[in-house]
Amino acid sequence: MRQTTIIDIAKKLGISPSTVSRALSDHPDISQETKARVRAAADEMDYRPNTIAQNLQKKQSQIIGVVVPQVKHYFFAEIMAGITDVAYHAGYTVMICQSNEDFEQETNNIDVLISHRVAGLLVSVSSKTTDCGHFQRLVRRGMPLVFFDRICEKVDASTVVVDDLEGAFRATEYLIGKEYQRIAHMAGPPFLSISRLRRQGYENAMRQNGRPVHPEWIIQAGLNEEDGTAAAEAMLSHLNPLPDAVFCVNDPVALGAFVKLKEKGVNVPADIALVGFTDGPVASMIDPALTTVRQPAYLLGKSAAEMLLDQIIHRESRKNPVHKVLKTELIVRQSA
Amino acid sequence: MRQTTIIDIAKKLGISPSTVSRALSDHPDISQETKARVRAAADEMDYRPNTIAQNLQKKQSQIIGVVVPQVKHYFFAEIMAGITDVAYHAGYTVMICQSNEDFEQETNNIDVLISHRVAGLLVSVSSKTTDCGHFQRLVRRGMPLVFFDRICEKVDASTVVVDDLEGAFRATEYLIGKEYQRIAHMAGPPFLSISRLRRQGYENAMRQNGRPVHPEWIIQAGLNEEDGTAAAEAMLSHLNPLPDAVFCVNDPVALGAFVKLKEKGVNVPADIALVGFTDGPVASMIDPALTTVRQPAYLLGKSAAEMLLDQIIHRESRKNPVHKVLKTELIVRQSA
DNA sequence: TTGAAAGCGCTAACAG
DNA sequence: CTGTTAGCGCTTTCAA
Repeated sequence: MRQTTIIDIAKKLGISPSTVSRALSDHPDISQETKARVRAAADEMDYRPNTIAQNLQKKQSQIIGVVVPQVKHYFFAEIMAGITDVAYHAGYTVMICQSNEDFEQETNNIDVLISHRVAGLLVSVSSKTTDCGHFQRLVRRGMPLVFFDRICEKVDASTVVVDDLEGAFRATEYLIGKEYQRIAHMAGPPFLSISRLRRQGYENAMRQNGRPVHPEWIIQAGLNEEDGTAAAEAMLSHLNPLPDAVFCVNDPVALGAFVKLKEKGVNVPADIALVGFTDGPVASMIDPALTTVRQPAYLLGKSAAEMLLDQIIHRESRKNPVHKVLKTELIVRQSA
Repeated sequence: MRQTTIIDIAKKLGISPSTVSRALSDHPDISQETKARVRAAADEMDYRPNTIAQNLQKKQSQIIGVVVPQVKHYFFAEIMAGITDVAYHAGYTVMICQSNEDFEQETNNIDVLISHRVAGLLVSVSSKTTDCGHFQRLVRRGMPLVFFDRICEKVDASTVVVDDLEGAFRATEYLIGKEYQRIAHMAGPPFLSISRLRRQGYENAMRQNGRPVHPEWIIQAGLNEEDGTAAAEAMLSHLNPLPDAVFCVNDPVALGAFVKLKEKGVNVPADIALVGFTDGPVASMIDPALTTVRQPAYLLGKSAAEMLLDQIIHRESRKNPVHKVLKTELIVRQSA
């Protein structure tokens, strides 16, 4: 598609390209009359600035690169909404890449984004990312970067997370307060910060309330519904006595467990109570509705984008990384 | 962030930039030895090609622009997954914009993407888009463009949709077959192709089975849960006798209605049966589980991306637009 | 097998 | 107030 350039306009008007450029960007040196003529011509010729050329010249693009595990997970989709809204209003565009929970794809994505000379990076690491060396290098070289939700603790970058530790603690304490006796935990992938913190929150709550932490009550699950289903299956066949309550690392796992328990005729919450983490759209719709820890996903995306923009704009004054922690809220419904 | 350039490598190796460029792209003219040296240096200096410069030179970017109403809607999030996967494997990156169902934002997004000289455009129009002139102009000027799901019928561009008419028809016929007597329809925004076709499918099924189409049985709703809730409220207070079955334009509306009906003590499906359209993650989790028309969202995104890529690659041979229609599947569960 | 030079579209000194 | 010129990083003829 052949596009009109500044030179086309200049030729048509019999003036120089630089004048056109200045007129278009409303430079004070240019006369009102010239500006008007240029704008009219630009309009008529359907001129659209070539961002690529502008960016090459500025040695930087107005693009924010985002790397997430999967956009189709409601939590990330909602975060994306927050990010794109903020970016849009600041005149930035968002370039999205999915790692599909794969380390290779993740590094590959980063390379692509770097090649596009993105102004900054927003990343939530895959569940298989253990080596954060490339992120560390990026940060050292001055690339604006903010981790959100799933962070690399070793990297010296800004982060936005929810208070996983406290959220998990409160959820578990709630279960303890309701006099559940055998409270289990379905845990996420071990390398992930969120998994560790939520598990820690569970353990802390147990210990601080004089409850033993039985290793067999901590069931390795994952982050998806299938993981919850599998974990529930395993729990049902291997644990005796069965737990009477389960705090799950997130909603999908809770939902997967929910389905399996229902299938096996286990009553929720009478036989086994269930608590999730996230509060996605399904949580309130199931019956009994899921008690869960609400994460402000949109706000998480919004904050991450704002922090990144701040870094991009005040790039010179290299301040220390900022760590923002958003509050969660325990939403009590009927499943526990 | 200062990045290594081809010139840096050239200087370091005491050769010319063009040789480095050729070596990096594995040009046959360059000796194996030089290639090896260049690659080693590039690696060591952490060289990443400047896509911006490459694109300026090629007068085109390897970016696919996507405009959707809202990423956080599961349906679109899943489509996005399909698009990004295909794009990724073809060496393209995806730039996402949300219109937030707003016409101004939509045109604005298009402008931004055009300015970025995207290789092509994938768009699903907002519910307020009635004027498709800008799309038509884009197509005339040769911009590769594929509409998906929500299309502009007037524009001479390729499209990928699901068979809304047939899906709606089958869903309604199913209801008729189950001997429901007063089958209503909660309709979507009138300007949208999907709304019209689903409504048409409903009406066709009614007429072809000798059922009258009562205007008061067609309730204007929208596309979101709130719309379903409001529509259910209106239905409950204004219709007498009440319908005994409702075919909803999509899952969110069905879910909104579901909640309201439950709240008002109306039994689903005994008093009023409910059918949705989409089959999102909530549908199978509610009780009674939602009978709905499954749309292959991921495939929709995948197909749209593939068609666009095809257009981009065979750009010269300007073929006629392709119109792909994907099959839906009626998923019978307990709500009807 | 390699180098020199031009040019992609735009901006920004510098000059007039 | 406007024009000239150089250059952003890369690819690609054309020469050597």
